[in-house]
Amino acid sequence: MKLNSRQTEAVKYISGPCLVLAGAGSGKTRVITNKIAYLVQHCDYKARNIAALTFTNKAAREMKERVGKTLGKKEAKGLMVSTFHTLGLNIIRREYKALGLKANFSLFDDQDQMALLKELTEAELDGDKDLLKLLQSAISNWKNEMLSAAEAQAYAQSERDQLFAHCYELYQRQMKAYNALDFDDLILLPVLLLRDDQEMRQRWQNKIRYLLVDEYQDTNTSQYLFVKLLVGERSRFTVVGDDDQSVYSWRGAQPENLGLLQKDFPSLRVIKLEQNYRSTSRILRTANILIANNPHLFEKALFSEIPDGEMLKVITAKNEDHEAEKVVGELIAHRFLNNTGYKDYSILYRGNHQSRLFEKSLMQNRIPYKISGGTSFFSRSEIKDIMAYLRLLTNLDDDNAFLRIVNTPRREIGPVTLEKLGTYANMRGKSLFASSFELGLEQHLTGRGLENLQRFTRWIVEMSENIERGDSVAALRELVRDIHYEDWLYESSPSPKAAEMRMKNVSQLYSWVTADLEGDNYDNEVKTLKEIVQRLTLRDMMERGEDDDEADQVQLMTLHASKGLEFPYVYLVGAEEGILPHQTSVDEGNVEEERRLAYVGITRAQKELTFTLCKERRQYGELIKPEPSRFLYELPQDDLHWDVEKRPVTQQERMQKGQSHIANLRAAMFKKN
DNA sequence: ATGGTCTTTCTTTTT
DNA sequence: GAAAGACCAT
Repeated sequence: MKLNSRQTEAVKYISGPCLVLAGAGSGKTRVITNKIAYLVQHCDYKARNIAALTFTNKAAREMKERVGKTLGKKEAKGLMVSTFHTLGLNIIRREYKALGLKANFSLFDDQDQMALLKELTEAELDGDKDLLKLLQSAISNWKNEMLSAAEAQAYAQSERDQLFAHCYELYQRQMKAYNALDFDDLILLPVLLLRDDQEMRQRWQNKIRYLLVDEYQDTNTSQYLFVKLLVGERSRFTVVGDDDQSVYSWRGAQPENLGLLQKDFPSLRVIKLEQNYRSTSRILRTANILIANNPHLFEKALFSEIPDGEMLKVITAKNEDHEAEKVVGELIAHRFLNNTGYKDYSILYRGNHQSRLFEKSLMQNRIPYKISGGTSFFSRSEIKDIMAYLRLLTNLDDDNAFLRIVNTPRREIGPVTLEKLGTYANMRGKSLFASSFELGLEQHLTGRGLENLQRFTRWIVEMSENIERGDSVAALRELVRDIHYEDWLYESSPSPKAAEMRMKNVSQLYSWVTADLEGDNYDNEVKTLKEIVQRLTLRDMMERGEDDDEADQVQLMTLHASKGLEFPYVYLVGAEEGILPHQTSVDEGNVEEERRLAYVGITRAQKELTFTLCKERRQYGELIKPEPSRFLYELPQDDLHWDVEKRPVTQQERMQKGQSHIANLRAAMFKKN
């Protein structure tokens, strides 16, 4: 397919900063990949001087693949397509000395972070889960706003902020002692480095001569700074985004960054992609009318040349079981009549918990399905265990990893022993591992405890020496054998079947790691265990084409997870007040983001779109009678076919709906102040 | 240390 | 009302 004139303009404009406002389905990925190819083939850029940033590893992988197809292996060599965090990690790995880090730092994911915070703030927060969550996000927000612990303390207004800022400081100190970094550090540290060190800035600006950013509306403050520092005065960059698809503000994303760009780069060229190649005109018209209820930074008018096609449908169900049955029944009939594949259908919902009934119904009807999201591979306990072993072996000071596996499988090292070791380590200001060798420890810890502990740490030393010495693959094989992990799984799992599953996961992880150690991976690079562990913590598992995207399965996912995807037939379920818009968003007066979420859902559909809702729903144990989502009333009713007479017939009724909407907003505002 | 019962929670989530 | 997590008793 040829690029249209707007897309061509976006690809060929390379002499200055460029913002591409890419509506849903307007071919933004095509623009990015074509632009990279254009830079290399027609503008004398070397691939190794071009970087493209995304938010997810999946997006990065896909983009890499697509560029690879147009460019060929040789021309694409050295091209940097990665997430913000991976680029940050790479910079840190190269400049760790300037940052005052040791080479073998650990990466903490948010669970590690939470575990550490919990332990650190026993005195302050007394294990209060809500407060801990708040603290975690407060620290994350501070880091994203580039504030150090000292600055946070200085700015802290409330007593709680004071306390949190104090915990932030404790946390930073402990992370330093562990020689560990969290995800936010992966952006924060490079930004500080580039900001304060001119030579460093020049070096990286010289390396990255053209920068492209996908999903720009999802950037937060530090990520935007990162972009600004990387492009520098030269300002050779293209960012692609759509403010109507900003659904991550609760995670610190600042869609205002789209507007800021114009202020910071007055010569910014703004190019709008308004032709949609995905959906029927009817679906698109519906989406446009819905989103017109939101304020806009940039006006755009999406259009499609695909004919109207089927009406949009609204199906009303008695209750949520009925809803699932209706959707699945409908799906079966539709597939039969249209001779389509299961993978052409997707069921989208607001919250993960909604998936259960659909899953059940699909299973009963023997329909293959795939749920994205839920518990990820890396939060499975067996994977976390093995990862902890690997992390400890690459950074002996990583106390979190140490604690996770010191008694897994059982080594008869119980809480009492660890408690004593912990206090001693604290006293000496050393890591748990290091302390276990100190002579002074024997005054606190004797007999079996000490013996078991030292047997373990000596074994760790031996293992890490084996790895240092070279044959990591053999060393790893030895590790899994030594700890009898398989036996432990069979012992600790509820059923042999579960144990088998878990062992399969371990083998999967193991084969990824060994493939990378031997350079038998997608980029044919031999990696060190340290690098591999860091990348795995970032969830960047280098899957090689074994994606089961091809499998013929109905796709189930949250609206958030559906962003960027498309399906011929979409069921948007739970279109009710309280669910979409979610009640908490209504209470907070943040219906706009919910509307964008509905917009994202609608614009996933290529051919047909069906909303479903329930008259009754069980929620928190009690029966409620939800109203149809206000968004349904905002849609053009002429394009909508309700299965029951639920639509507001008169203009008056419509007004009433709108009014109550405004009244709700007002009530929420009132509540807030 | 393990297993059972009681209590709590019930939006979205990547890195 | 169900599932996960905390807590207590063994």
